[in-house]
Amino acid sequence: MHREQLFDQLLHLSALLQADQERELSAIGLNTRTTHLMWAVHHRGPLMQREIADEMQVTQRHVTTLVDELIEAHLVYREPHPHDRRAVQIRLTEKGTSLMETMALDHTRLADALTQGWSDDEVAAVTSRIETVIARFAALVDEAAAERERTA
Amino acid sequence: MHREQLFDQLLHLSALLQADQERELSAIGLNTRTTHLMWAVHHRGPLMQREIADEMQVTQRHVTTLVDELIEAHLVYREPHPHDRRAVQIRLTEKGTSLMETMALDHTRLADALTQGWSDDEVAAVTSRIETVIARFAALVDEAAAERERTA
DNA sequence: TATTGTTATACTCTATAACTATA
DNA sequence: TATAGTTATAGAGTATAACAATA
Repeated sequence: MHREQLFDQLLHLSALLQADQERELSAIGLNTRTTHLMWAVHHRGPLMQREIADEMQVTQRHVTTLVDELIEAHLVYREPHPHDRRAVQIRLTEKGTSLMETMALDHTRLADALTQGWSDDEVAAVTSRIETVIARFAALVDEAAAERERTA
Repeated sequence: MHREQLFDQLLHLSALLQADQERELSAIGLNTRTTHLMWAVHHRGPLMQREIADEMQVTQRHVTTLVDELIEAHLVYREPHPHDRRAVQIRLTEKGTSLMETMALDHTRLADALTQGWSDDEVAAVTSRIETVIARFAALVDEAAAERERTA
C-alpha cells in the first residue's frame, strides 16, 4: 500500500536527517542536547537553568552538566539573575551567537537545496499535507494518553 | 520562507514519531534497539549475532546483551548454527513472532489513519516529493563525505 | 515552606580489549 | 591465522536524592 510506503519514507528521512545532524554536530564538539540548549537561549533570550530544564524535558541537574560543557567550550556563560539571587541566567557568548547564526543559515540553505526546482505551490501543497499529518498524529497521541488516564 | 517551514515540520514530525514509538515500546519492556533486532530477524529469518551486529551497526558484544534481554523476555532464543559450531542462530519465539505481526499491523493502521481522506493520487504525489527529498539529501551527504575524504 | 542550583551517587546504553572455542 | 561469541572493564548520557542558599 502506498500509504504505508509514505509513512516508511517519512521514518527513513527522519533517521537520515538525525544521523547527519549528529555527525555534523560531533565534528564541532556538540551534540543534540547542547545544541538544543543553545538554540533555546538564542531564540528565547537569557534563560534560568530551570527554564532550560523545562523546555528540554531533562532534570535541572543535567542542565548543570550541559551548561558546564558549553562554558568549557566558551559558547555560553552564567550571569547572576537580576531579581533572584538563587538563580543564574544563561547567555550566549559572541562565539555562541555566531555559531547559532551559522546554523540557522545552513538550515535555510539545506531546506532550499532539498526542494530545489519545486514551485512555491508545490512546496505549499506538501507543507499543508505534512501539517495535517502532524495534527492527526497529535490527536491520536492525545487520545491514547486520555485512554491511559482512564485505565489508570 | 515556506521551504524552511516544510523542513522544520519534517523535523518536528520526526521527533513526534520517535517519542511516541519509544513510549509505546517502553510500555511493553522494549526499546528501539531490541525492536530493531527482532524486526531484522522477523524479516530476514534466523540470523547469527554477527549478522545482526552488521545490520544494526553496533558491536557484537552489544548484540550479546540485547539478545540476553530478549531471551529474558521470552521473545527470542539461541540455537546452535547448523554448519558453524562457533556461532548461534537467533530465532523469534512464538510470542516474538506474534509481537512483530501486531506491530506491523499497528504500523499499517497508523499509516492509514494519518492519511485518512487523502485520495490515492494525493498520497502518490506527496510520496514522490518525499522520495526526491530523500534522494537529494543522500546525494548531499555523499558529496560532503567525499569532501571530507579529500580534505583528510 | 517552596524553589534554584549543586554535590554525591547510580543506572542505562554502548564501546574496547582480552580470551575461548572453532574454522 | 581469522572469526563467533563471551568475560571484564570503561565511558557517555541521564536520573534520583540530599543539601545550601535564597525566596
